[in-house]
Amino acid sequence: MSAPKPVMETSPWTPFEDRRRARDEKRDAVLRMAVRLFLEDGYHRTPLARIAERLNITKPALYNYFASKEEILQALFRLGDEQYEEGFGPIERGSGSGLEKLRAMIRAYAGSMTTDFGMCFARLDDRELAEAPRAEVRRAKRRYDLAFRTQIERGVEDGSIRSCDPKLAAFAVAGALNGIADWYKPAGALPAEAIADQFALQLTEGLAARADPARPAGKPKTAAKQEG
Amino acid sequence: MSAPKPVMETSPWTPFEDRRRARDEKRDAVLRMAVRLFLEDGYHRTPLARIAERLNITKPALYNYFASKEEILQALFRLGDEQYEEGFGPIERGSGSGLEKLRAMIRAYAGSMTTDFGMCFARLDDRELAEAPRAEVRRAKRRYDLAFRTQIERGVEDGSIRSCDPKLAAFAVAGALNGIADWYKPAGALPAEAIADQFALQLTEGLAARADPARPAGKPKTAAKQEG
DNA sequence: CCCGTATATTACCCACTGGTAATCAAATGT
DNA sequence: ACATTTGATTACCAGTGGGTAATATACGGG
Repeated sequence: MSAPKPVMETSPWTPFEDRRRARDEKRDAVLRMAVRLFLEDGYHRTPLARIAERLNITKPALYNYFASKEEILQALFRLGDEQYEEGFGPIERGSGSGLEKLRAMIRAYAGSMTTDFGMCFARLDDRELAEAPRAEVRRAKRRYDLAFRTQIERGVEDGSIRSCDPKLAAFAVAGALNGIADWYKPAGALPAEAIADQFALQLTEGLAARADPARPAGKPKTAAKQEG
Repeated sequence: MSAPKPVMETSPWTPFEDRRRARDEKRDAVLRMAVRLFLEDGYHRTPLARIAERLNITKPALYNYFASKEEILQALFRLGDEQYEEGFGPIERGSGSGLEKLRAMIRAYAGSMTTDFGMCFARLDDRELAEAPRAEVRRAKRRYDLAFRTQIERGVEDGSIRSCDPKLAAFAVAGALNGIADWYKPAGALPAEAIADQFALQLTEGLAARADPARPAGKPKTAAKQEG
């Protein structure tokens, strides 16, 4: 709608670039609408015509931006993957004990899970995709599972995490986090930060009260975790 | 196929009863096949004709036992619900601290989650159902969420569980458990018992090692969980 | 031996929906 | 002004799949 009018000569915003930018914005709008509807009603119960309708266009217009419905889904998975990658990369490259990195990953993952693209990565069914793109999605998912598992293994070695089956432990953590998509509502009373904080605490320190009523362990953070 | 021939007069197995029994068995066979295919391929990607084919019948024959595909799904949800109800009922009626009951519930839920009907209750999408049956499913799901939450609240009061947001805590526990359906394979290396044990421990005691190397709490099972 | 009931089959219908073809309109650039 | 390119529309096609009607077969009962 708004036409910013580049005007000046030698502007980096030549009309050609302008066109291309507008096109990308429209493509993004399709993806944002698609992810919302897919999450709300499910992939199968969301006809392309409804996505188009909500964008005030008609179904064939979508084919200017995507070759198929499946390609839209594929793009959504990729955007979701980027969400998580941005959070995980720095943590993996950083330093800290296995437990500390695991906690950081839980926070990062919870943060991504409270966004539309993050949710769709965890909630939409990759079985809709053909073999090749599906393999890509599964590789990405395995990558995060492995990231959790690796830090748990490190933690067991460096003594920050109790002895356990790291594979099962990583499944439990990832399961709790993926479940966020099933109940989180952006307008709800629970801010994403609070979710990330409690999950990071609960999944590592557990729910059970410490045996001695004195401050439990070496971590003096029983009630001081709320800050951003 | 087998015709047991009731023969005797006044037998409780009149031919009529015999017919009805055979009918119920066939109905069950449909449900068992349906749940397997729905879990494997997804509800939408499983045509009724394929369920029928795998049972060596044709699609319209299914309509002798169910009025619609949706009714099959509804029956599956109900069977799943029964799985969980059987586990939860005794625990709720029994005694124990909030923490102890929570642990028992985690074990029971994990046990149910490793069955076909239990998985379908957690994994299949209730949005396929019409308003009324869907409300029933959601009521059942809320019932289990509330059961977890109630024990967590009790535990916070009786001192067995640390202070936390019980709603969020219950979501985390349920999420980890529901996630089992995403990776559990009956033929896999992980027996259902081992999963239930580690989840009950990990979700209550956490992953972090205790600060003092002495045995942390009342549970002496720090490193005895690996056997198959 | 024949009839009625239950259960299965074949053939069919039709709604939905992803995708395409032909066409049209608007902005771009010479 | 005019041709070209881009992006949108209307009309349409075809596969898929749930559900139904008509019909055949098998079995128990009089």
